[in-house]
Amino acid sequence: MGRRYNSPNEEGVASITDRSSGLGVQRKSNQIYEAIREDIVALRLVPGSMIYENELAEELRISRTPIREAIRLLVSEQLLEVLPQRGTRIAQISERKVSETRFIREQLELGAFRMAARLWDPVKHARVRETIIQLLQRQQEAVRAGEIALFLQLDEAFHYAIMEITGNATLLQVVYEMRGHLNRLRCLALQQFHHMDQVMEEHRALFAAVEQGDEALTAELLGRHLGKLDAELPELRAAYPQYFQE
Amino acid sequence: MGRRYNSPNEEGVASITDRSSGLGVQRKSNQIYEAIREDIVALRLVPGSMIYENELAEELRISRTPIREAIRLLVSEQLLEVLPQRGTRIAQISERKVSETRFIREQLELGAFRMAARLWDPVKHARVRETIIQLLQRQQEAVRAGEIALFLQLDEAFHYAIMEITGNATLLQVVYEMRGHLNRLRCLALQQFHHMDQVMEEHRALFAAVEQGDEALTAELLGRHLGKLDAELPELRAAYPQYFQE
DNA sequence: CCTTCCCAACTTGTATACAAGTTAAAAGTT
DNA sequence: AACTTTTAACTTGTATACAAGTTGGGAAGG
Repeated sequence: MGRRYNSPNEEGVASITDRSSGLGVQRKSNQIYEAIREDIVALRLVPGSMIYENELAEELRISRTPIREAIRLLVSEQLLEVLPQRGTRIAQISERKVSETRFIREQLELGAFRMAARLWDPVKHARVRETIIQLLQRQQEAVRAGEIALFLQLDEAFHYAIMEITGNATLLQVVYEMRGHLNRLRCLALQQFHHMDQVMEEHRALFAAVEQGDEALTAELLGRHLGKLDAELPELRAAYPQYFQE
Repeated sequence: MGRRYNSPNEEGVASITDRSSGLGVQRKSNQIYEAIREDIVALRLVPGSMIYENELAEELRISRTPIREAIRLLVSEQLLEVLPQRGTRIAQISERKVSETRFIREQLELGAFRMAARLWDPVKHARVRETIIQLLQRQQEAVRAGEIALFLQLDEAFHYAIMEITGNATLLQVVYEMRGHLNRLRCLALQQFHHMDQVMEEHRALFAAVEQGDEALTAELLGRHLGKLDAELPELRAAYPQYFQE
């Protein structure tokens, strides 16, 4: 392991999730949930390796109870796998799961982006426009600095910013869950192919299509943008076989 | 409350969920999760009413620990709402949540049904065909007997049977979660409008379109089939205001 | 040396004890 | 009578204790 979980969500990019009821106090288990999830999705926890409730409890100086709650949530997302009386395993990257979640993400993002293009109003969404342009700038800086993790977070933020136009919070939540199974692969892809510049171009084109209200173009660009992962997968699997399942 | 949870899943219609890791022993918390969920979704637990961990623990003769785990999962689905130090509330029906989950369900089912129509092979899916025909027959019997709860379960099973053709288990899981927020409304709709015969007709036509591999027709029929709920909502809200939020 | 068996050291699952916060009714005050 | 304060009975949140199952290494036997 070798990492403290003291300051979760320190990166300064707003998180969509908040699986707490939204109301009242931030419970310990929710902080732990986010911290562990982030470590899994960013590949800081090695797929296939084990974690143990006692170990985490000691490290965080709290009891097992809140840790167990966080683990159960991650199990329900299939990012963790509890082996009774043996420990808890970081899920390996599953080709099946990747293709299943990619399909879902594509269906939902296509629907949301189309709706966003349809709803786009230059006056009403002036602030949104500013936010997105700023995100693209920050992302460009991340490219220059070669910061993959930050790049990915801003990538996510870009997609959410556009989908937020639809006002469908549940859709964002579902896409967020699906992304949990895709981002690990994207981490590897960025390390392997260094194609961040191309992604940037696609984002700019996508945003332009939304701004112009061109629903068909938006859908086409997004389909291509999301489809890339399929072509990359075989090479990644060959390069990092130990992370994969089956 | 006034209901025992001794024999969960007694209805004989296979459940899709299994939020346990799939492996090994069925944990207590998973049985409780399913039992409570089913009670919420079938409106046996009144929206807006409270439940208490102690009460459930006493009733089921177990400790609070597994009950808490089940509750946390249902909170993450937004079917329950924990008010710290006050109790746990059965979520009311939220018009916003209904429209959000309906959009997601529509996007995903449309994609899955289209793919099913594309993949359909009379030889390869002979057994699936039998299963679906049998489901339709049992559903017709449920109509005759006026059993709304059973009708709804078979309705669900029909949709899943077709989507299973795609082999996308995660998609089924997501649709299952979305349905949690829609089924309560459908319960009310069936009580109010008694239009089960019409639903049956739509199912038969849908299946025929899939069998013929007619992707466009399938999509059109499904869109109409799922769209009904929107038209019904205002009247239902007027008839059962106490179940609704906002 | 190899195989078998047993057991101690781990794990998670469950129950229970305690901490902390909310609430509403009773008691006290004006 | 009306208002304020207190308090006891609840709730969930967290920590801890115990139960039950898995595992790997060493003792015992061949």
